[in-house]
Amino acid sequence: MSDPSLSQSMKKRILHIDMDAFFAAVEQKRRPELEGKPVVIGGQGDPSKRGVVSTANYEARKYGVHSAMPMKTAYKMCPHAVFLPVDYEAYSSASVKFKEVLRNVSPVMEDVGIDEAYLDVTDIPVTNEEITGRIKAGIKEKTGLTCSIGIASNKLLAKIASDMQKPDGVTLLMEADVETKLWPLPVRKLYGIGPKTEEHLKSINIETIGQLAALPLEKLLEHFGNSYGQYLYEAARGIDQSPLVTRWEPKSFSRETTFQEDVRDWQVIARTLADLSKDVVQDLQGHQYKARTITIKIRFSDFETFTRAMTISDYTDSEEEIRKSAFACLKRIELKKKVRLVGVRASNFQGRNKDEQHYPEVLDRLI
DNA sequence: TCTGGGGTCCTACAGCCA
DNA sequence: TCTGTGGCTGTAGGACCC
Repeated sequence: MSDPSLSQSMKKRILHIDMDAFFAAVEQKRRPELEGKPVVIGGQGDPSKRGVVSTANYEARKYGVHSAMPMKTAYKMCPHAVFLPVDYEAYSSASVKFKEVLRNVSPVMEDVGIDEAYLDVTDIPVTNEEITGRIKAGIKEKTGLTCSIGIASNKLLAKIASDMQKPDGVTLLMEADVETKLWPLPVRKLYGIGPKTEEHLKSINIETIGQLAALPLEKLLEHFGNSYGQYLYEAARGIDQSPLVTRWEPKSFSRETTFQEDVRDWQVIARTLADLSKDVVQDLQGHQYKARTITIKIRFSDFETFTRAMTISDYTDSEEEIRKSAFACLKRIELKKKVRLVGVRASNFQGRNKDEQHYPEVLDRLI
């Protein structure tokens, strides 16, 4: 265990690197004819079908298109945009390249999805200008793409900083800047505040991070519970002591699918559940995990969503056992409405290396 | 009217057991 | 024998992230 007084007194230097309109940028790089055109990527690339926008480039954003928006709505807002399907293989390959660049700068990296990462550069003895210049040049060389970088003493502030000057920016956010640069921002800019919390805060006349910071802790605990209330209290002050997570083990594998048209035929639902179970089993076997808890999810046409779970006595990666458990869960839901979505999840794992102790790389360097 | 997919974490509650 | 309590585990739902 590290000495907490030591870690508190040590000022960290954390970077948050965020690729600019990543999926769209990869597509534009390999298809130069898209240059200057609005590009929307999502679902099957067909705006007449069900799906949401994964990424819109900056030209499309000018028309109000943004990620998580239904493809049909995006089409209404920008019918002349180029609509493309998501090509995860292409984006993953670009992602591997950009993360290689980061790992060459510092081994202490936290992967955050396909297009972002945190990098701890506290121990790298070069200036911010040098280090961000090296990262930007490296990423440009290996992928042809640009990124935005935030620099701060913790992950929370670094992430906010990287969003301040997009695209292709570098922003330093010091703790001393919290009042002038963080507090005027809307609460939604804080990591962990989504649409529900934003609405809740608005109902008590809190719209900016500064107004949130002015609330006493007791009031936050009263409104949001102990854990989240405490988090909001600290986050509004730019306080975040969470470490970079350099090693990660999955806790569940799941597959779900939304039907193109809502389904009433239970045989179609059962067949889909069997197919999804098969995919989940492939994930378990591929990663050498066994699970004890199987959960299914059913979403009806009116968006009402139910989950049913069962925990079996032994860990398993058997397709038959997992399919049977999924069907047993399905029996516990009354299918009285058309079904929109079906999902299967396996969790409660017996790990591959339960008795093997992992140390983060950062400790390897210190020992 | 529209609202994906794959994850994590948290809370509340119920049942069991010492 | 009955009741209360607290911990643990499982279940269901919700919020959030990319």
